[in-house]
Amino acid sequence: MSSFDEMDAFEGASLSQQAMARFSQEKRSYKKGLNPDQEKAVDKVEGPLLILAGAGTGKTRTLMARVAHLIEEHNVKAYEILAVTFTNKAAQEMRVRLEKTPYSVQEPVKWLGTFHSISAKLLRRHSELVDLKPNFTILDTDDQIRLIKQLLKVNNIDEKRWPPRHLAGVIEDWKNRALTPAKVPASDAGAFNDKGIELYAQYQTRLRELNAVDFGDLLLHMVTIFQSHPDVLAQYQHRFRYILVDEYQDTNVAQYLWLHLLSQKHKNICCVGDDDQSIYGWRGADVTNILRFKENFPGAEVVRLEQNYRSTRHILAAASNVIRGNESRLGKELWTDREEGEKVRLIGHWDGEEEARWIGEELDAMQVGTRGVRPMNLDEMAILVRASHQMRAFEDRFLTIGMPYKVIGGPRFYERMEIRDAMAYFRLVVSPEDDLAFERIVNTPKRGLGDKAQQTIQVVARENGVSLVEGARIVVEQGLIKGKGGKALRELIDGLARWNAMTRGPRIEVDDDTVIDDGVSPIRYGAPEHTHIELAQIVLDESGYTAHWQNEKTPEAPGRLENLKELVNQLDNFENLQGFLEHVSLVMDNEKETDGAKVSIMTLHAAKGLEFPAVFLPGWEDGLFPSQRSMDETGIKGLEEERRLAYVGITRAEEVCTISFAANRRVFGQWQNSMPSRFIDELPEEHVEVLTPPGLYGGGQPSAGIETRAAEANVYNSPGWKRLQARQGQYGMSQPRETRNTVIDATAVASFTLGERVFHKKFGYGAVEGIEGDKVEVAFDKAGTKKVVAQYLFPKDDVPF
DNA sequence: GTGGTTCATATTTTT
DNA sequence: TATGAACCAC
Repeated sequence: MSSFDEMDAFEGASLSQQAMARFSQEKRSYKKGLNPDQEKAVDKVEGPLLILAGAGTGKTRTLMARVAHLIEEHNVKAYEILAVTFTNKAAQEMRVRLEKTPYSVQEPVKWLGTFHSISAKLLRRHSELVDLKPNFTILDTDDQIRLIKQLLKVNNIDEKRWPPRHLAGVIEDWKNRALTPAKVPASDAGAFNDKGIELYAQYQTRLRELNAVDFGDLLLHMVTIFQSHPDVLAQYQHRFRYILVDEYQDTNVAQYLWLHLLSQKHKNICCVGDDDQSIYGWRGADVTNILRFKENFPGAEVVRLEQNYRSTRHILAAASNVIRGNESRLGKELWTDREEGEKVRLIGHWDGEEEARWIGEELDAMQVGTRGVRPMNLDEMAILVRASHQMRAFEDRFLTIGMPYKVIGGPRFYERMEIRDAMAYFRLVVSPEDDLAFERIVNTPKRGLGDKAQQTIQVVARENGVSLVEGARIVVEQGLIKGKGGKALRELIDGLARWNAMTRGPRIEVDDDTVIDDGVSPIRYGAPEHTHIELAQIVLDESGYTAHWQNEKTPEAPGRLENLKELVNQLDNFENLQGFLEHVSLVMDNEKETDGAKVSIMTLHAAKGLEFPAVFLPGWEDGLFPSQRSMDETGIKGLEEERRLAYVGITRAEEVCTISFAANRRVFGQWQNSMPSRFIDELPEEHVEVLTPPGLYGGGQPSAGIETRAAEANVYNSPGWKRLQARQGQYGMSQPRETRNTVIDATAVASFTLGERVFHKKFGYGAVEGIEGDKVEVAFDKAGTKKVVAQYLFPKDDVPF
């Protein structure tokens, strides 16, 4: 595209002087408003560069400007840039931001993506170097576990004592450290009952046989290829003149090697990260990557971005003071020229329910404006928790008071059963040798093919050394499975063959060996008769899968059908089924657009990279946050990571940050009491305001002496707090409180008598047959006899809805 | 081969 | 408490 075209696009048809002037100004506008440090990060073009970007210091902006600068001032082609992120969300955001950067990028930066998606792209071209076919499948966690279970069975290992998940974790850890089975050090030989290494080797062999890889393999295979095929490496070293890496503190060893190898020719590697925000150590991220950047990349320059544009001074000061407690850090001091703002607010509650109730009320108050804080919309506020089980209390509370909320990062679309089933069908249609997919769907919907029938297929397939689908075909031909099951299997096999044929039109030979970039084989096919969308629908219908859910009468069935419809709709964005499968296995997120303002609830991990005017940080209790397990397992390292999590949490807040803790909390159904988090001690007093909950001791008005004193004093060593502790010991954990639940329980249990007619929301009407504590045994007219919690039962004539 | 009951178990989560 | 997996009974 010529620059005149752009001008036309920008200024309409007019080419006036004024427009020209405007154009040349716009052209450099990517640098406008950058602070000196940011500008330094943009201008340092050659050689290794580490940008230490603190929270809210305009990191993304700087990166975008850097790309624009490279392309405009240094004549770099978009395809010479490799830009790597961790999450698809980040990649997507970068893509969008690049498009918006004025006059910079005429052609899209093609090599922009996650480590995994870029590796997948590369691996499809060179798969034969690691004994894979280019159409290898990428396994999801489900498949992985199923495969490992099979291995454990073959090796006669007790799944109870040695859970498959554990082995999956061990293998993942090795892969994160770029260790192939042969390279696992002897010091790890004890892993998984001394059999870990051997099982890892077997696992890799099975993957190869299945023409499949797991997520770790995508990187590990590429590192292996780079290390053993200098010609291949040289090709990409040459191509990627400039490498950009986001969230560098989250890289693991394999990713470091991957980057290091690729950058050795031009050495133009620019990594952006913040050691203080490294919170993924538990899944293999290695902070030493960022701490030792200068040694790993000799001649590296380090630029610090320390001016924070996000938070007010009180909030920033609190965050800085907390993170200062960490020993191993590169050291940064964030500052801001923003206003002082509100102090960080701290509040203690009696228990988790009350904490949720208080936050609910506070959300309402803040929508109107309270305590000098401007009125805010619900979507400007977020609740960030340490562990997802904390979310329940909020959901319960918000449901009862009708507070609109959304949970970010919950169970995702792709993880749903029906989606995985449908995907397995698609996978099988695209690659019939996908045994794991076959296993998943042979008997879904029910075809009368149970363990025995499946074993027959397995045996036949193994004897003939073929895939399960092929084995099943032989089984059908030889009539090894009789009756209903045999007939159903024949239908399935015929169907698969038919659908597979539908993926292609007539074959066309193309003379083209120049295509290196898309890695497509020179054999092409004509247009298929059906679009892939139609094909997907055909597969789901003809396999009986749609009917399976239509016949299902459970309350979830309509939703599942809805999801399947959504899945088919999504296909519209892709050219074919293969493309879609790759997308789903790598991208797998599906955030629905929400309508209306809602308060967000999410984990601290999920909140990284986000910001909100008002942030609530509940559950700051020792053992919960910092998490006991973290400290037990990795000691001081774990504690430091928890502290970084606290830092991440506080720095999400722009204007108001509210930290809270509860004295009592129900954990696994048991009441537990706990001390306020040690991180609360690390909050600087002068930047913290201690609030008093209006109903702390069950009353309505804060009138008793305890509350007043708690408000004045420093909560963590206040008499109020100590008294709270004392009370708790005095009354014990079972101290009944006047909560909604206990009231209902009490009346409910008391009011039911044997033989009484009752109603249950889900099971309908029935008669009481027995009472045990808060559980009532009811013979339901339709659903049979069940034990249900009295709370959910109502006398026949007293149904409240 | 299916369904119901019992039993163990319990961060953070992306690709 | 609450969920999932394993096992046992039809």
